[in-house]
Amino acid sequence: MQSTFKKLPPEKQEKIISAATKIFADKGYYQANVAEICTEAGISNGALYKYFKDKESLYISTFEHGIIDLKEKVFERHLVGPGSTYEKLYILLKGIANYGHKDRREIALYFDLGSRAMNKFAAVLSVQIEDMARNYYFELIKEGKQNNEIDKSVNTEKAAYLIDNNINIFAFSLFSEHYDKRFNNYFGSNSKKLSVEKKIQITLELTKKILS
Amino acid sequence: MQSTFKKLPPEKQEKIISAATKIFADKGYYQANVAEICTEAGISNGALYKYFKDKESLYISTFEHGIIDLKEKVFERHLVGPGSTYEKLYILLKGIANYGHKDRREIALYFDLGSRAMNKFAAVLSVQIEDMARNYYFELIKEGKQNNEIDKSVNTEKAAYLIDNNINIFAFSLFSEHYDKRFNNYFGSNSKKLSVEKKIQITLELTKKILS
Amino acid sequence: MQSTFKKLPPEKQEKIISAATKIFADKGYYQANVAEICTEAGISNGALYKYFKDKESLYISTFEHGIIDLKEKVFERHLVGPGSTYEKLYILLKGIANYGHKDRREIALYFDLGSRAMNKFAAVLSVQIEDMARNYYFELIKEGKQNNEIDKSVNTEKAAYLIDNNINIFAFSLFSEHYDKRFNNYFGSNSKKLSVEKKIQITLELTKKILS
Amino acid sequence: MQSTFKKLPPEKQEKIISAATKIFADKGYYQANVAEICTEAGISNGALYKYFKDKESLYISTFEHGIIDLKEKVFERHLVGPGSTYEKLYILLKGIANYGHKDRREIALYFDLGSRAMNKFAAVLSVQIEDMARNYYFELIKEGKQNNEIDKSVNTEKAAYLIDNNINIFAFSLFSEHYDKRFNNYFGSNSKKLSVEKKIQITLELTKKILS
DNA sequence: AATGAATGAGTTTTCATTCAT
DNA sequence: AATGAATGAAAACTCATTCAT
Repeated sequence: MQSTFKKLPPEKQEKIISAATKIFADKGYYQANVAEICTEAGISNGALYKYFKDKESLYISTFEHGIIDLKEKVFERHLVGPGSTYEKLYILLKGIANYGHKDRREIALYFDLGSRAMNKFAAVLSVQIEDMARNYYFELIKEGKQNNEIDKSVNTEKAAYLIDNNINIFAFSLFSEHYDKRFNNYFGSNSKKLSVEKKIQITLELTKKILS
Repeated sequence: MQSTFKKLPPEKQEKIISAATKIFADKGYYQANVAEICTEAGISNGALYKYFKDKESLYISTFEHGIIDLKEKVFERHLVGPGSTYEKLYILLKGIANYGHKDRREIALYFDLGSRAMNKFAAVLSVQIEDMARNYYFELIKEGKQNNEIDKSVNTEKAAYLIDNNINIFAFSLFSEHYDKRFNNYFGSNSKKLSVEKKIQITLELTKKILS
Repeated sequence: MQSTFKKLPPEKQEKIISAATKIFADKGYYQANVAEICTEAGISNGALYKYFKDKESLYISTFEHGIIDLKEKVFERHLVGPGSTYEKLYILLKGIANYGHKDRREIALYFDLGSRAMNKFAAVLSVQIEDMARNYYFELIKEGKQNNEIDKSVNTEKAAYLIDNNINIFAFSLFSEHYDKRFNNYFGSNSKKLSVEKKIQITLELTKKILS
Repeated sequence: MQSTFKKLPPEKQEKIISAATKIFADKGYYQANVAEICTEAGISNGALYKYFKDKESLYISTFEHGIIDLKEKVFERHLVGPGSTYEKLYILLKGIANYGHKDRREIALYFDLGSRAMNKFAAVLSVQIEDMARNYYFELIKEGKQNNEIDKSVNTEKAAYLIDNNINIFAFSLFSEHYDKRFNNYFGSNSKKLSVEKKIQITLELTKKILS
């Protein structure tokens, strides 16, 4: 099935996946309407079912595309090269915030994977995304230790996990009312919402605390 | 509308909310079937619409009930009284794990609130649940400082936030395939899944790290 | 599921089954349109799915109703009581011809069961209808032998089978262009179609031949 | 339209008709999928619509090809030449059973023509197939009378019709669950299905009975 | 001549909500 | 107050046919 899809001109593929990302992220898997995705992508209903076996298969492809995208545009871009651990983390957080200017939809997609209703997708998708993130944080911490920026006594697994939690929840706050309110509840004032830049600063400080 | 509901015998109220919690948590808000909730609750379809204006209103009441329940059965039960900070945290984690061992459904409900598709509910529900948790952690840290268990230089907001993230994600791992896999990906081995007790131990150690 | 259906007023049940019989017989199972059946029956789409689990289940109920109907209105009515074997057979053929004045639709339903595409229904439905017919013919032949109308040397199974084939194909010719043409091809003239009464006469003669 | 088809190399024609026969026979006309036929035939969707105006036209050609095939491979092969009436009938029945042992698909095609949903095709197709069969049986009976194997008092039309019914229903039992069950219901035991050879023997005996 | 991607109307089934009893 | 039958819009998916290449 996907073979037909892969034969399409890249811009068309991109348009379809982008439409699917938008609708799935905004409405959630079950509420997302296949016909709406088609309209958004500018293709007919029938065409979509030539490219993908069914809604599930479209969702999985969309999600996997999101992982690759996130990896290429956010993680890989900032991992390699010089710069201190915290500079890199700052760039990562900026990357997350800017990435998916179309409302950080890949992250919304990622968040939904955690829900009980999506357990059936977790088997296929969880490992892919988690491996990528974990490897990145391990590498970062290893480098930091080599450069004497991070104390060698720090336990890599624990630190990586805490940082990942922390960054995830920062990312969630970019699209989720709930996580945004929660962030404000801890660090903001009622009257004024925290800016993204401020959230990044706080997240960075929290990460420093974890790594200290 | 809810006035009619509140006039019902408490056991009947309980039965309805319990049925709604089960179905909403298992399937998610949109996939949850009102008729199924009625059957589970042993009432007629028509009756439900006498008690609640619509599905949204039922959901909000169910969620709010979950918050109160969580507060009474988990937080308040372990906050008051003697015991060291870590003893209390251990009891709290045990409480979360055992609470609703009928599948930790209130937590699944809470998780789903974070999804973009649920943004419209966040306005009403987020604050309620977050205030409760934050207050609890503030109190715990304050006490810890008084008892000299926690260093006075620790920033209360940051520590509370990190602990909350950490405990939330532990809680998610109790019902979500994705968060369970993620936990195992960091701390487990491929062959054997981490037991709940082991997860509690790890979470406690992570919390200690945060508070040090 | 059917329990809801059985609770309906008998006239309404009748109307639904009658509508289903009509559409299934006219179009065949796969071409039959559930929405059209609903319109014909004067009920909503949703209602039908309260009464029957799905299209298959509606079909099976419709078919089984047809068997009972055929049994009561055609077979049982003419089996009991006095009369010679051929008088009874004549009445049976008349019964088949008149029965289902609404175009002998139950018979069309029965015919379709023979098609390869309907093999999956045969397991449930074949035995029911065949047992009824076979028992009837066995009884008829037994009586005929007792009354010395049929020679005792006649093999009951073979005779019953041939009669059944013969009567089936007469019945098919009442609704099927193909079997009507075939009948005319053997016994009619090109210019004028055989009347039903003439077909009955021929079928009766053929049966006599079989039983001689 | 068919002119284009007739210009194709015979093997390609054969492959297309063979694919269509398979799919039409297995699924029935309405359930048969044009795209599936194309895949099976190894041609493109577009090509098929160059050769045939539409699905109906393809069906008619397929059916007509089936008639010719049946005539050549089954009827004509066994009609001419020496041999007693019953030897010829035995060979005919063996021929039907072996013919298209790739599932006796032409016969399934022929059966479906009897359904009410196919009435619109009967006008074109019925006569063709019925004439062939009737002529064959007439010839056989005539020869039999000449050879004094069949009593001259036997009515040719009636006997031919009964034999045709009988042989048709034997043929149906080769692919139809329903007619197979029916056959077993009369002549078999519950535990063991009748073999094809046994069915042939019974059909032959029934034919003898008809001709006696 | 041949391809095979694209179309879009049509089909079965679900489900929140209403309302007569 | 309570019931539960009824509604009908909506949603996923199919498929004969067309047409640009």
